[in-house]
Amino acid sequence: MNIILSNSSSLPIYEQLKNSIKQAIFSNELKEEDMLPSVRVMANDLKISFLTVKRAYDELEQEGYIKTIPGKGSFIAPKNLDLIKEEKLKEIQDYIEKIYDISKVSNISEEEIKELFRMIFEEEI
Amino acid sequence: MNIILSNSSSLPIYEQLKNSIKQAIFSNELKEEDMLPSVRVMANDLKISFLTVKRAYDELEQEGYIKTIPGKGSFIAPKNLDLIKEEKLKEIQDYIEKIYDISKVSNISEEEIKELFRMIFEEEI
DNA sequence: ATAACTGTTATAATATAAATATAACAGATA
DNA sequence: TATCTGTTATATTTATATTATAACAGTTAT
Repeated sequence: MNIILSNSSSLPIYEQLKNSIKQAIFSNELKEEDMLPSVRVMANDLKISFLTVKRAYDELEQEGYIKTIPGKGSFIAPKNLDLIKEEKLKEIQDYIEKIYDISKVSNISEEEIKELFRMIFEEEI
Repeated sequence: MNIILSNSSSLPIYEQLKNSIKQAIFSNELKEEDMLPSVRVMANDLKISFLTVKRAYDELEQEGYIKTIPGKGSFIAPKNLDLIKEEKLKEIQDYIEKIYDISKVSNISEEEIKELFRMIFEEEI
């Protein structure tokens, strides 16, 4: 699994780690039932604290991506297509929020944005 | 000038202040050469530290929106708002293109995106 | 049973960014 | 000179992220 962490990123380390793991799941590099490195091994590999890894794993579990069993380890959860769609919808939502912020500050009307939206989405055909 | 600051916002106060001032500039409420309230007056009005106001003013100056003259005050800089608006529209267009790409790959319908759009743009009340 | 793995929990410490309070300094202007 | 302006330096507070350390508990292979 290819995990790159950056201190200078605006994202906290546990978020960067979560994203790397999600990406590995989406690309099918990590498959159902695969075991993730233990919190300590992962922490050691990445030269970070195991508590930071645990936070990432905890949140991934809460989001349904992995399943942790005390004493055994953390495992990739059964593939859930809804989860993937959720993720993509969230990405889209983030972009729309950015658009919203720009439009508020720059005095750009909703109609102008809808027009752009139409342009881009209807040019297929 | 209508400035609303929220402690619970994810944006720091100085960012919220910057946005309010930019908004006032784009809506033409603040015009070229207009003087902004002094850091101390603004800070007092908003019940925040003048250092926070200074940070907002400093960054606005760096971005070219205002011009500060020590001893005199801070003034709205001459700006081609049409040009800036063009740039902002292009930014928005880029985001919409990203949304378009995601929707194509993830089989997300235009209607679902419109629903998100409505949600985000209409939650302001 | 024991060793060596797993995850969990509690506590304390450090680092950083945001925001604050206070005081002192310097330019502009009436 | 008084009173505005912005500037700078110092110290403190707060919240979040991250870390180190230690101790506890479940799992598994030998």
